[in-house]
Amino acid sequence: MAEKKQLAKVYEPQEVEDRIYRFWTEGGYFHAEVNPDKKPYTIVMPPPNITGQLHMGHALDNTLQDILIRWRRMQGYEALWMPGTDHAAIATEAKIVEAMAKEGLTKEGIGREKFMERAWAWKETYGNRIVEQLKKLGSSCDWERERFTMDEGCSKAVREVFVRLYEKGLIYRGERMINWCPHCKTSISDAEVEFKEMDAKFYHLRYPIEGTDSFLELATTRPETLLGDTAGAVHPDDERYQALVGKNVILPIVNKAIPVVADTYVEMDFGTGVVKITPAHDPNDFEVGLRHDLPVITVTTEDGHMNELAGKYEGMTIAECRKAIVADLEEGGFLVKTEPLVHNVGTCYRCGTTIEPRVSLQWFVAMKELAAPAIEAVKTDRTQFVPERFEKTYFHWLENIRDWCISRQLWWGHRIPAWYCPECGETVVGREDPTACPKCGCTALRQDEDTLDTWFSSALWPFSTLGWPDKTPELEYFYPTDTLVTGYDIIPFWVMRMMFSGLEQTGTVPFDNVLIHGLVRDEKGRKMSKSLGNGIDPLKVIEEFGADALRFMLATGNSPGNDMRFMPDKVESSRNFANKLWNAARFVLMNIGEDEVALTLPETLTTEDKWILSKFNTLVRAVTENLEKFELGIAVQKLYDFIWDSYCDWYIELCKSRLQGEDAMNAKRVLVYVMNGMLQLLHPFMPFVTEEIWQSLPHEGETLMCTAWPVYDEALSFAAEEREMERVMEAIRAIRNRRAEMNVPPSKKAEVFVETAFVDTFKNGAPFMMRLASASAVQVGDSFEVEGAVSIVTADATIKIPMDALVDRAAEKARLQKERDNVQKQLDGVNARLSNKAFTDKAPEQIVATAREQAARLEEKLALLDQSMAALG
RNA sequence: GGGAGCAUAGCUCAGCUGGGAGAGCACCUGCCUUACAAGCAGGGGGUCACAGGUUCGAGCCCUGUUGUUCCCACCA
Repeated sequence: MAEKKQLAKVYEPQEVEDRIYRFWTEGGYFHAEVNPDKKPYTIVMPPPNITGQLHMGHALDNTLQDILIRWRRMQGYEALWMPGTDHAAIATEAKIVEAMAKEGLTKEGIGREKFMERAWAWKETYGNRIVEQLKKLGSSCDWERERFTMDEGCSKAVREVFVRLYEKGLIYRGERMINWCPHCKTSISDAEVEFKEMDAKFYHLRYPIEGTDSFLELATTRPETLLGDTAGAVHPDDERYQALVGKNVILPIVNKAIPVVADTYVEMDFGTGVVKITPAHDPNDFEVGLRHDLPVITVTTEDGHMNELAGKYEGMTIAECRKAIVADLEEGGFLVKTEPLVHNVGTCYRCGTTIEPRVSLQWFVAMKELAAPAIEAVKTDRTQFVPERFEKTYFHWLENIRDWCISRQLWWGHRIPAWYCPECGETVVGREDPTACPKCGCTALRQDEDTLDTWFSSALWPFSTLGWPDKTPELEYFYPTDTLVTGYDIIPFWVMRMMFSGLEQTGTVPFDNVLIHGLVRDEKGRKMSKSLGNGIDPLKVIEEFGADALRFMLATGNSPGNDMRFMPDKVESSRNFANKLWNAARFVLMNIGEDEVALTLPETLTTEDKWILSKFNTLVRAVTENLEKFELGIAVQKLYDFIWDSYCDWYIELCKSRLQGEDAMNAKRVLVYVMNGMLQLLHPFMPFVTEEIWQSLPHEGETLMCTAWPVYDEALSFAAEEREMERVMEAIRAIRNRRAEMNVPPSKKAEVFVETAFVDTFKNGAPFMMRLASASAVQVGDSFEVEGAVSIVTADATIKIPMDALVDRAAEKARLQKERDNVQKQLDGVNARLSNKAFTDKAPEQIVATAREQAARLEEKLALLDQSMAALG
């Protein structure tokens, strides 16, 4: 790996990435161990679903994590990036059921045991796919520690937490209104319901008032639930209906008397001010039912049909029944009118099916007591969100939280560790499977059929993966973790639940910082989705442009918490950047040739050496600070600018002459030194290309990824030389600019006369002007009489170039006049500020001084311009 | 109904604690200058959505308006 070799002319990531990745894993460089000599830095990866394929969201999420972990590792932390996968209960079960259906099998048909066998087999086959895809991205996870939410350790943690919460009374079983997905045939939690706006109809019905000829008019969007109505409700203050409270109305079709109750839940101003109450099929109605002790009559089945209590409608789907019942109501004269209504309908976040609110017997986590410390921990900054505004989202969820329905009517997942005694009805919950009922001794205990919400196990991820509930050295050392990186869309699903679980189970917050990122949208700003078919496959992008380019693109121009668009152009320019670096390295390598180049800096440094070193030194500090503040997008921008502009466009060019002369070795040493530093700083962002280059250049150590992150060095700060160099650079730019304006080709060289107070600086810079500003010779002095010269005025010099033949005097004068106007305008602006007493009195000295300096410079420039114009005649 | 984000060059977006606007792409001009045409040099292009306010000074802070996106709630 270490031997020097020539680099290909164009960087070809396809030839490099897999080889480098193998080199890293074989070297064991991703592995972290408990190491008391080092400080730990830990990130747990949001476990991707085993059903999943790598998408742009994963790519972004994991790129950010890898940047952080690689950076901290280089900084000398024992950096652990804990990877793993999630069993994704609903999604996986759906896939398996689907696959079985193709064979004509059903899960009930083959039974639970056989089903689980299939599920595990499926996991073995496909569960690793996404892991392999993550590797393509360059993720430096500790794969030796890879975990799975249903592995032995995680399952043990799940069981422990369940038992603890049960024993504390925070997990309970009860009949509650839950969100039921008729397609997935399971309950889902509130967070898993997505509301979508849909067109619906608002049916105005009238129920006969018992013992009279009058009717009570009300409106509903779900007439079929009438079959389960157990009351009508009005507001207690509603004068229109006060007389009716306590009386009965007759439920049409069913011909049953139901009471009219008064409840403040009813809005007087909406509809007719009367609501039909169906406790079994509406969450609000359920609450009303509880308050008024109303019966709960469920009229639908678990798969979305009408049940035996629906009488003649039994067996119909809900939609069919609605149609039929509306027809019957109309015939019976109970339908007053129908109007269109747009309202939000809850749908299943997995399959999109309309959620049926349903009363059923489920397991719940009581949230109030758990939520309070989780709120407190963020309020007191023990855990901080980046950006901070997402704390609002977090608080909002926790402050309005309802009990968490954790049981799922699925087989793929952690089975609820509760057993029921058929004899005495006792419920047994324990760490070990019971063999007999502790109360009556019955041995025919039956385990709960349900499994736990996937998120129940994910909630324990930061500590279950480190060995909890055992007191492992890993847990002791790596926990609590440092940074959690995730999208804002899963704050309620995951972040929040890890917070309260961590606090409850381990007594500490599970992570210090939560770095939130946004969504990666398509080019038009739409969410990438399967149905739109607008998803962009990160693997295809990697194949075409390289993982580094993809990573760089995702990290650039992106700030925490904000959505970004996937722009193909941006990947291309990222790829170009990798290639640029590659070619700079080729240049360095080419010049080194067979020489042995020390990795240290030479004793004597030239002005340009000091300039680049000083700039690099500043870069080191800036990038490090940006990373510390999670400003990855800013850090990467600065790296880009330094590498492309300062190093490639200037420093390499400045070195070219030197490399042919006696000072060549010193130049090589500085070139290598700075190149090395750049590779280190860029490595977390573009790990592959930097490693590949580093291996080819003179280096110490086995791998770039384990070198020490550069630190700011006061001894490499050369302010004076930086300024000197900038003076010469400004002159070069100005000359190029003029030549371009006058359409003088670079091949047409001309002598350059520099009138300046900084004679040494420009004498020193003369070779650069010859090379980079097409000067045939450079004269530096106080003043020159140059016949028919073009004048170029910079802040520090007037440059005269005899190009009379090319000069259009009129155009030249106009140009100078334009520039003079521009300078005058600037000067006026600065003077206006300076003449304002409030400014000079109140603004910081530094600012005022800068303004004065600026004014002086502009005055000088103005004078120089006047001179030049006068010379033109 | 409640909350949040966004509005900056033709396009996509940066702009960190207020000091005088940047990048990439696109466009125009000239260059095969022996690391790189996936390149080099240069250029045009912005009353930083609008209206007030605070301040010596506002893209940045405050208030309001408009447009836009998202989250939550769900009046049946």
